[in-house]
Amino acid sequence: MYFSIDPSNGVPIYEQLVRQVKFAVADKVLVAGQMLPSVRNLAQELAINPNTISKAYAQLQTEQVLEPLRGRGLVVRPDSLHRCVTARQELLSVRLNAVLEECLHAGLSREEVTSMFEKALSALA
Amino acid sequence: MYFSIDPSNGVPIYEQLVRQVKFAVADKVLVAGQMLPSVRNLAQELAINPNTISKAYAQLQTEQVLEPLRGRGLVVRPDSLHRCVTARQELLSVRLNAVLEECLHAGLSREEVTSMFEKALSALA
Amino acid sequence: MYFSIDPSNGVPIYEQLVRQVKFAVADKVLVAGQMLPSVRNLAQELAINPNTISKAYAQLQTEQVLEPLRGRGLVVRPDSLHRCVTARQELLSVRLNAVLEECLHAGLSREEVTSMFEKALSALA
Amino acid sequence: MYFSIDPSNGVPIYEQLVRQVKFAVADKVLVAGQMLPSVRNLAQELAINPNTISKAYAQLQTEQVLEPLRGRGLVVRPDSLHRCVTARQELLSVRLNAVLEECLHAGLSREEVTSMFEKALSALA
DNA sequence: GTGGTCTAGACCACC
DNA sequence: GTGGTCTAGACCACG
Repeated sequence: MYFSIDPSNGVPIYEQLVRQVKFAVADKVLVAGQMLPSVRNLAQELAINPNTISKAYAQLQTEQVLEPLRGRGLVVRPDSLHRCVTARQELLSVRLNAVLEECLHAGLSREEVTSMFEKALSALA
Repeated sequence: MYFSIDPSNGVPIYEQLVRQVKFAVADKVLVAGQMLPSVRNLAQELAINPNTISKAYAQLQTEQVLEPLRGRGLVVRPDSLHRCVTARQELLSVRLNAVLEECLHAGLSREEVTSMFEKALSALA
Repeated sequence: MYFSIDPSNGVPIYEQLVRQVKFAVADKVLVAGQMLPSVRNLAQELAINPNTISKAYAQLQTEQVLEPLRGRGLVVRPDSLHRCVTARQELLSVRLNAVLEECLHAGLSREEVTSMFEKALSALA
Repeated sequence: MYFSIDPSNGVPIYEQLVRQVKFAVADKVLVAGQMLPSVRNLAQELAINPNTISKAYAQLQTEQVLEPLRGRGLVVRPDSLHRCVTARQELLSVRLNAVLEECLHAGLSREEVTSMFEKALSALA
């Protein structure tokens, strides 16, 4: 349940966090009711600004992945597993779509795209 | 050889331009030695600031796609076709790879990924 | 880590900056991970426009000398020392070569060139 | 006595021309009294703007390398050979000085510079 | 606070 | 006419 952050890779840090929490839930590394590290602790551990943690946690609450436990901290919502799994699926599907659209828009034929896809997939042993 | 810019796209205007010029070269819409529209003309045509065009053209020079003819304008470098074609291929291939890797890492099976791919591709009319 | 700029030098200000940063890295005046002055601070200190600093910093990023820490500033890349040292060496070596080649092509003998070199070097106190 | 121009190498075309004429005189490819190609002819031959030829010829006149022959064209001045030879010498000396100064200013030791020089000179077979 | 992008307008050398 | 550089000032996302 430890997160790895790269502050110089273009993707906003808070987004990296949001994504990692969601994936941890989908992978059942974080389970319903489990408590998350406090903003302060996590900020210190990752050596990043507490505001950034807060922003990520806030977004995870609005996306109904986490919920506050009155005055004690944030926990994984019991109904979030399914949400995270499907959200991840959908997210990936959207991104795949975007890449394919760009391929076609760039002048590649369907055959070229398919061959590229097969090569890429088989390369991922 | 006409470019379409979406200024409210997230992607910086100058990058959209760079990308479109490269793709135009890869598609032989722009051929070796061909002159590009002048900074001022293109700026007026696209209704954006000349500096933005300049920035794109500057980047295309550092990427060896264009070269200056002193006092006359910018032309496509004779050796840039190959560079642009492979650059495009590689750019798209890298992005496709990233998405696929994420799919597998997210727990999808190869079959699921392939089905997702086929659905997405056939959905793009 | 202080830079000296000559705005009436023919050489663009942003290039003077790029060069001085690279040389500072090569001389270990700037070390890996060290933060650079902020665009605004440096602009004020050198009494030049922030955009000009930005341009220099941007080029240093594309040349892989600096990397951004999102929202915090720019730091020297850990692997840039070697790059800067060899780049400096090569830059100077190329220019020296060009001059020597021109000397020989201009009809000077090796002895004349060597004598010219020695005279010039000893004249630089 | 034919000139080679590269319109995309950074050096202004008219300067390339001036330099080549001077060197041709220094090398006795152009001798005293010899007539130069007309602006029109040379412009056509090199496929560059006549204004550029004019600018170069004008500069060569102010530098006392060429002189007009009333209504007939421009010829090499009888006293320009010595001038061109020494001018070339001096030009090269100045440039050598500049490079060496930069080497020292860049933190190289005199020994390093000397070794670089010897390597460069011996490499020019 | 940080850098990144864009606009506006000026000036330059070169052709 | 061309691109290149610089200034000035605005707005943005990010931490």
